[in-house]
Formats: sequence, C-alpha cells, structure tokens
Amino acid sequence: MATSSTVENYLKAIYQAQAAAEDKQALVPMGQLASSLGVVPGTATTMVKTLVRSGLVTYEPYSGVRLTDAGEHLAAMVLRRHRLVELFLVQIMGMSWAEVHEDAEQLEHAVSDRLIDRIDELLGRPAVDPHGDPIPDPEGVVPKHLHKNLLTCPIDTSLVVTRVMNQDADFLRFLEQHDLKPGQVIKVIARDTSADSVSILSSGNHQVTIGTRAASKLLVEV
Amino acid sequence: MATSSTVENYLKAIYQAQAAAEDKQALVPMGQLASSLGVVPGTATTMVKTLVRSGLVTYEPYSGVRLTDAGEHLAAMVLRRHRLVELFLVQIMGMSWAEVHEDAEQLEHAVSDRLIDRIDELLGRPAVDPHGDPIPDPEGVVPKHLHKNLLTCPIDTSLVVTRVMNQDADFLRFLEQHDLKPGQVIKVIARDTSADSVSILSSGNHQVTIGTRAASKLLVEV
DNA sequence: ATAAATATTTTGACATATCAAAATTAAAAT
DNA sequence: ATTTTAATTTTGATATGTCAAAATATTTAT
Repeated sequence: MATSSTVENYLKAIYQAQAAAEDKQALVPMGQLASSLGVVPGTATTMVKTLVRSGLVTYEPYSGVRLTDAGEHLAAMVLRRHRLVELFLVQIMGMSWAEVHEDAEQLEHAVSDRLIDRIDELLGRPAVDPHGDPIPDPEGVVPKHLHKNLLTCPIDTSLVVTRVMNQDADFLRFLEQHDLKPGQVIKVIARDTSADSVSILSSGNHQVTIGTRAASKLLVEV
Repeated sequence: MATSSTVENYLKAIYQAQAAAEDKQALVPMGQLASSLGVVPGTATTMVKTLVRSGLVTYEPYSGVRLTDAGEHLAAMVLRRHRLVELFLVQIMGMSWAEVHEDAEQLEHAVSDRLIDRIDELLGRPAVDPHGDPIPDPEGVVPKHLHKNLLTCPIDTSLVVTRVMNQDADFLRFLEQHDLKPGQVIKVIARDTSADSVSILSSGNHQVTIGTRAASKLLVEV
C-alpha cells in the first residue's frame, strides 16, 4: 500500500512540527497540525486515526500525535525528495530559490526512488538544500547541526549564514537582496531589545536592521 | 477547477485512441477506453459523464466518446508535459529511454507550467521526444508528420527511423540493441508475407528479422 | 470552584473514483 | 427474424479525503 500524497503531507507536517518543538518528545497538538495543513481540525482527527491504523503515528486523544519509527522514516523520505528537488531546481534548472518551493511541494510526491537517486548523484550527494535545511540520507538519517540564530549568536563576530527557517517567498527575496543567503558572511553589530530589532552588516558592507521575529529565523555558524 | 490526474489520464487516453484511429472523427468505444486505463467499463462510463459535464468530451451512449476542443487542448498539454519530461530524463538526467516512461507518467501531472517551459527552453524547444512522438507546442498544436512504417515503405532504400509507436520497455531495449532507435539509418531488405516477417539491415550492417506486428510500429522517413 | 473560553472530537454529509454484478442495448450468427 | 453473444450502462457498495456544525473535553480566568 503506497502512501498517498495526503498521507505524505500529514507525516511531513508532523515531522516538521516535532523538529521545530523545543521538547522533541512533545506531542503535536491537532489544531496546529490542522492549521499547518490547511484543513479543519475534525479532518485532522479523522486522518490521524487512519495513520494510527497504518502504524505511522501514535495518538493521544485531546493531547496530540507523534510519529512512530515507521512514520518518521517515511516523513524523512518525503523531506529528502523535497529538499533534493529544491536544490536541483535551483542548481540545475536555474530557478530562483524563492520560487521553487511550490514546485517541489508537488514533485516530492511524484519522483521515483530511481530518479531521486540520480538527482542526488548529479548534485554530488549534497548535505543541505538552498535554505540550508539538511537532506536526510536514503536511510532517513539526518545529520544534526547545532546552529545559533541571530538572537543567540555573539555580537561583532564573523558569522556564516547556514539556514533559513522560513519558506515565505517574499522573505527569501528580501534575504537575497541584502546578501543574507546561506553561505554568505555577516556580522551582528547591534541588538536592541526595546526596539525589537537586530542590526546586521552583510558581506557587501551593507547594513540592515530586521525585527527579532525575522532574526530568529536566520541560523548561523561562527 | 484544476483537472485531477485521473481526468488528465482519461483525456490523454481518449486523445491517443483518436490519434491511433484511421478515421480521426470516429468515437472511441467505452470498452477500449476502459481497458487502456485499466478500469472496468462501468467506471469509464461514470467518469465520461463527468467529463461531459465539464465540457471536455462529447458522448454518444452505446457508441463512444470524443474530445471537445477544450478537452483536446488539455490532453495536448498533458502529452506536452509527458514528452518533454521523457526527453529531459533521457538527455539531461542520463536515463535510458526504455525506463523513463513510468517516471514521466507520474511527473506529467506534477510539473508546473513554469518548470515545463524551463525544461522546453533547456532542451532547445524540441519537436519530438525520444520515441519520435511529436511534442505539442504551448498552444496545443501538433506538427503533423506523415510517416511510412516498415510495411509500407519502399524496399532497398535508405530510411531514417523517426518514430516508435510502442512504449513497451522490452521492445525499446530490443530496438536499442539492434540500432533501430529514432535517428538511425536502416534499409528494408525483404518482406515475406507468408512468413509474416520483415528483414532489416541496420546502420551497423547488422541484419535482423522482425514480425510484421512489430514492423508496423516502426515509422520511417525516406 | 465555577464560569467562560478554547481545543478537540463526533456526527452527518458530500465529492471523487472505483468495483461487482445485474440490467439493458446493440451486433452477430443462425 | 430470432436467438445468442458481446458491449455498455445502471445500481448499490466501498475507500479516501474533506467540511460544517454539534457535542464534548480541557484550559484559563475570575
């Protein structure tokens, strides 16, 4: 029984919610799952019950849902396909990193194992996609990095942007225009708690000030 | 209302049945449609009625079905995507022409207009796919070629293989091994009606004898 | 500790796409 | 011209995935 696109999307959403939570053991609440998938809560409840029957998740009524090992593996495969496709569209097809998300969202359900392996090979078995998101290996293993974000990193120190935790196309275009893409070197020159802002000096010696909400989405390495 | 994969597959099947028929005005019988889609006849009847409601086909009960202009245009777009994807997988991804059909079958429903145009551009706006099947242009127009097949072509004359009217992977591998792929030069050296066979001399000066059923699937140009 | 607010689940309905099997129509054969 | 055969349609079920709205449980505020 091959998993449908719908099932794959549920698994992916649960996986990403688990990854984003501070407590990795926490259950993902149904409301959050439903809203991230754009369905009403009742739909998520129904669907999660069928995922339970397939052995892909465990579910505590009124508490939430968590992936089983089988579910986590399948979710990792979906993310592997998604991220390899995104990188492929940017590197080989020459598309903009801000516009490839929707395409990848469709293609992640349609590319075969054979094709995804061919893409992986062509790209040189990359570790991360254009947003710096790690690409799970064929076994579903994800190399764990511990990054700091622009709120937790040291000030006045050279940093490399490694990952962007936000897929919004406008935000990505903003980063592009200000030389804040993964791989580029920056420095935090000031943080102002009361102004809710962070000031950055980019490699091109441009200076930008962004809000802390946005700053928390930019991960860096010293 | 974006068309589902299922609808696209029905339109594609009707389109191809119409194209294969001698009389291009003929209705496609429901039984043929059902079997080409791998569903029971009752399912095809039901589905065709919904296609009628969408204005994509006309339908005569107990006679058959035919595409409207709208249906034909949509079907041509599906074939355009399928054939561009096949050529892309062979030329850019280095996959074998015998193995790309299944992949293309999935991807034809998942590639966006933007991506398909990028692929088209990357391939240099090609006219035919690896099987010699013509690629509809973005308006759905298909350049009509009139080819002869190995049963109707002149004997002892140099011919170029232009199109293969059979997607079976084993058959395609056979053609590959005997230098009978589109673009290669061959000569029919004998036709034997009672033996039901055709003997061919390939560019590599190999000689092969194939049955007339297979011979009729190989289209050539003088 | 109880009321109000919020989150979750349940229920009944609907759309899409399918099958099995019965009923009907059309075509072929005698 | 009937009968037989073959193709097609209809009917009743089923699976998946969804929503609206009612019912229930949990959390928060008073």
